Amino acid sequence: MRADARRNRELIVTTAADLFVERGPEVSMEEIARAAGVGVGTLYRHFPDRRALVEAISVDALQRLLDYGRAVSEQDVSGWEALRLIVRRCTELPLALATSVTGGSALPGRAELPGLVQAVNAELEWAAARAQREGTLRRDIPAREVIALISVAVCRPGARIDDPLVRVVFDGLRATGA
Amino acid sequence: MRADARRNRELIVTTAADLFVERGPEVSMEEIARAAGVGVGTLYRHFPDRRALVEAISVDALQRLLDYGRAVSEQDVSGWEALRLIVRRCTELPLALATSVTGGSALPGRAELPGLVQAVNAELEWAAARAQREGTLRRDIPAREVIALISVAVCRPGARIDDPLVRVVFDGLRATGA
Amino acid sequence: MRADARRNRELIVTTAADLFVERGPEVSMEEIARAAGVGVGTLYRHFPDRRALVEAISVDALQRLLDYGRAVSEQDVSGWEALRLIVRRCTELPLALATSVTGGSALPGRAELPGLVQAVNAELEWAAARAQREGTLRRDIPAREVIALISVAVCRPGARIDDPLVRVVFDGLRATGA
Amino acid sequence: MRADARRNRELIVTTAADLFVERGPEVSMEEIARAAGVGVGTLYRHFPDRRALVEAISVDALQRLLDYGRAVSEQDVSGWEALRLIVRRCTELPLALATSVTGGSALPGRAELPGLVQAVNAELEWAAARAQREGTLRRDIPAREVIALISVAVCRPGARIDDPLVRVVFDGLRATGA
DNA sequence: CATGAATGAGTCTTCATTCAT
DNA sequence: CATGAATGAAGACTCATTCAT
Repeated sequence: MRADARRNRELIVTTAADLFVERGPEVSMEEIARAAGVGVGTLYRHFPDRRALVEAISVDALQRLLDYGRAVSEQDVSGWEALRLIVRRCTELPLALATSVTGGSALPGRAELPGLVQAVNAELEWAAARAQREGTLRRDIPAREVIALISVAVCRPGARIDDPLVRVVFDGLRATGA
Repeated sequence: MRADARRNRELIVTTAADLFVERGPEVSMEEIARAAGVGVGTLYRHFPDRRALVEAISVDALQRLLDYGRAVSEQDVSGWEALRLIVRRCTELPLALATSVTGGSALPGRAELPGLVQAVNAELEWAAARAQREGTLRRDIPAREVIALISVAVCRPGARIDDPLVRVVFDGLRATGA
Repeated sequence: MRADARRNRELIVTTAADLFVERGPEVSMEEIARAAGVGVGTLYRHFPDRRALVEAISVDALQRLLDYGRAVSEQDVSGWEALRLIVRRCTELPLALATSVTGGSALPGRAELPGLVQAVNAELEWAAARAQREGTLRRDIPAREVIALISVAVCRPGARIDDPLVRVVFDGLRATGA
Repeated sequence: MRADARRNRELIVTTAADLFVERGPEVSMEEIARAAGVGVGTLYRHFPDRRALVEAISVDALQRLLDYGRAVSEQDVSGWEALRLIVRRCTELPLALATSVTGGSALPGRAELPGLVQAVNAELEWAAARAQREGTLRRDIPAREVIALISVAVCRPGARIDDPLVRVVFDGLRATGA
């Protein structure tokens, strides 16, 4: 893929993500193209249809999250702190969108999405398991459920790391002895 | 209002609420009408446009919730229990929808909505305040914030009273001494 | 026909005529009914469909014009003056409407309209012919054409007897010697 | 603007004008598109809504009239003859439509219409003033009113240069000495 | 017999997608 | 290869007309 084509692709994905966040899920393809400074034709050259674009946004966001998560894991931070860091990053990415897409059925032949979701979850579960071993995270909820829970709390449009909801969720997850 | 008209109106509101919950916010008016067994014209006679219909659904749900909340308050239950009961009822009503509407600007001249939201909130705050006095609910979060928090947790599409999220929220709200 | 029914009918016809003049030809049947203070059902009881109503307005207006024209003819006024009087009356009646209807095809089985148009024309032609004999109206245009001309000048929406157009038409029709 | 787009635009404007003249102001957009041999989408790409289309027709007609009027003025014809020529051209253009539009309020930001009307009127007034100086047009009516008058006579649906109405108007405007 | 609720065909308009330039 | 014009299916909404109350 040529350098300019790659740049266009990037540009479209990030522009579209921003537009979806700012103006809801009904932005038109035309508008996305205009905001990205390209013609619709170009948009469709990169993404055969709307779903492909939305999926690309998700893949992009999940990829960034995964990169970040792995970087964090290589750092020397506690499991609990890792969870918090990753969750903060979640709120900075268009993951509400990603989630709504994940909820739907993935396009056949485009299997990146489930794999990425899997990988991100693995990263989070590992952090959660560590935190449980460290005694900071409740042990009566399986790590898998902890993650599901955090996902719900964080993958809402407009979620922020210091939302009352997110704060209380972390309080609720804190091991009672801690 | 004639008896058959009232019946149709009810029918439309409940059918539409169900459809919105099942199939998302983009169901077409035509489809709603068909599901309710009436013509589009009838739909539009009762609700001048889509927004009016959605608003009516919210008003209806909030009204039911308020009725229930007041009935609960007259019962001899603890504040904590009242909270749980009201919250359970929330999950049975299309309040995710209601909330998304409340977020938008109310239609001019149709001031029921803010009033209802107010009234429901008052009911919930009263239960929360009682629970704080009873020593079962954390006192370091103002009752008002507790409600905001619960609203966020409960007014998601598909929320259930025994969701992990809702369970953890309640755990997080429990007074540490309790 | 009962007295109240006749009164309703009258009411509807005049109300509708006013509305058509004020707000153009697209007023809805519902609105006409509301303005007349009756239900749509009543409106439809009197007029099987929209065309019938519009036709009734025309018949009504032409009938009034004919009555007036005959009254004028029985008076002792000159042909020229008669023309002016009748024309003034035209501008007070919703004849622009009437004309647009006449232009269309009359409803089968409702032959009043052509007859009335005929009768009114006859009255006008007679006045014109008298004016020609009196030497006040140009003789080089057949009376029939004079009438056609006046009709065009007068049966416009918003026509008034002292419009520049109408004034010049009368000037142009004046016998040069007069 | 691409060549094919311009061609389509032209095609739509003229087709629509014809249809409006032939079948009245209620022709559907669908029908206009079909008659022009394009899809509705194309129609709407060129004209964001019905009003814009009607306005474009008017602008188009007035522009042609203005071009013609200026060409006539550069010819060596008398004021009276210029008036007649311009008026004949009026009857060949969909100016009845144009006029009905002019009557309504112009779209904000689309100020061509008032300007064009102004320009055409200026052209006509200049011809009228010349005719008055030449002694062929009555001097007791201000040129401006003469134009208003001619406009009324000519901007009717179906007006023709040799209508009795138009003929008599010109007769009525002729200076009595001429 | 009046009323106004119900009906549904028809209108305007939008937008994902295709295709000529 | 980018562009943006063309397409038409689909949705929101209106209104003449019918029919239950």
